[in-house]
Amino acid sequence: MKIQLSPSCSFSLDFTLCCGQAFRWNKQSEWWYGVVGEKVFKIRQIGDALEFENADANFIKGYFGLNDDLQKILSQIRKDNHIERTVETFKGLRILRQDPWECLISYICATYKNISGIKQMIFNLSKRFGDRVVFDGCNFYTFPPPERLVKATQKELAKCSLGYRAKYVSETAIRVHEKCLDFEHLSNVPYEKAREELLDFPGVGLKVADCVLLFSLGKLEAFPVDVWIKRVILKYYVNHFRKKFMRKISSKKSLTGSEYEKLNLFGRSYFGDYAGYAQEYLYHYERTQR
DNA sequence: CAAGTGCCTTTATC
DNA sequence: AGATAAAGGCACT
Repeated sequence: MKIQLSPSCSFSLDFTLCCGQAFRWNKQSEWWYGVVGEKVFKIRQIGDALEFENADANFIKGYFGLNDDLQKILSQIRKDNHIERTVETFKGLRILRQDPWECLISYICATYKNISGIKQMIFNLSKRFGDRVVFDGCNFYTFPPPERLVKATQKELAKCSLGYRAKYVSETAIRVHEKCLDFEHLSNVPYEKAREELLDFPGVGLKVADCVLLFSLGKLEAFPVDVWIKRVILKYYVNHFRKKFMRKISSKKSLTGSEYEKLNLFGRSYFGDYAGYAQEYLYHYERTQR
């Protein structure tokens, strides 16, 4: 199967899958292999063409955010020279529409871990509790649905190298399974409301909630603030804050809730309705400019 | 190569 | 409200 992108579409499969928003993609030669829901599929980009196997075009468009008007989004977030530079470097990077359940568990696990560690945890969970699927002669594992993780003991979860996160994953799985969380409902409700509901889940704080909202629920105004974004603000956006406040957050490692909210509100009001796109460009640029 | 540092933070407690 | 500590374990240097 093939999708021919229009020349104005602007999409980079590599930037989109390398920027750290998703943890389940691997490139083998020129094909990207991924598991989404129950399906394994592969995809590659050749110029303006996307070729893929074992998925349909509508799914691909939805998952890779190809329905977003990227030209419009990028023109709205280009507010200064620095963001301009990140956009020029990674133009074509798009926000995925990941599976909300997998995204929620992934970002609960992501606290205080680096990306390779997160990938490892999600792989371990899938291998231990998901279904094996053979595709192109290789083994893949689907991400376990809530009912599977409900049955898992915290000890078994911890063995997937989740550590102290096992408890949060287990308790969140139980609550999701008991229908305390309807992802469909969350995507239809405004950002603030959806965020509040997510914050009720164990292991979900402001940062995790914002990631789930942005990467799986289509809330493009969400602006997750992690250590990298904090660094970006301290480097390029200090003049938007009081000196005293900047000194305070630079002097310590983690942010309090109200400090988080100040940085988050800056991102959303400065970059606008597509602040989440700005966040991801800034994040990826900062991480790759070591 | 060993040891130290840091990791897309949250929660509990004071 | 705000500060502080604790919580796996792995990857990177």
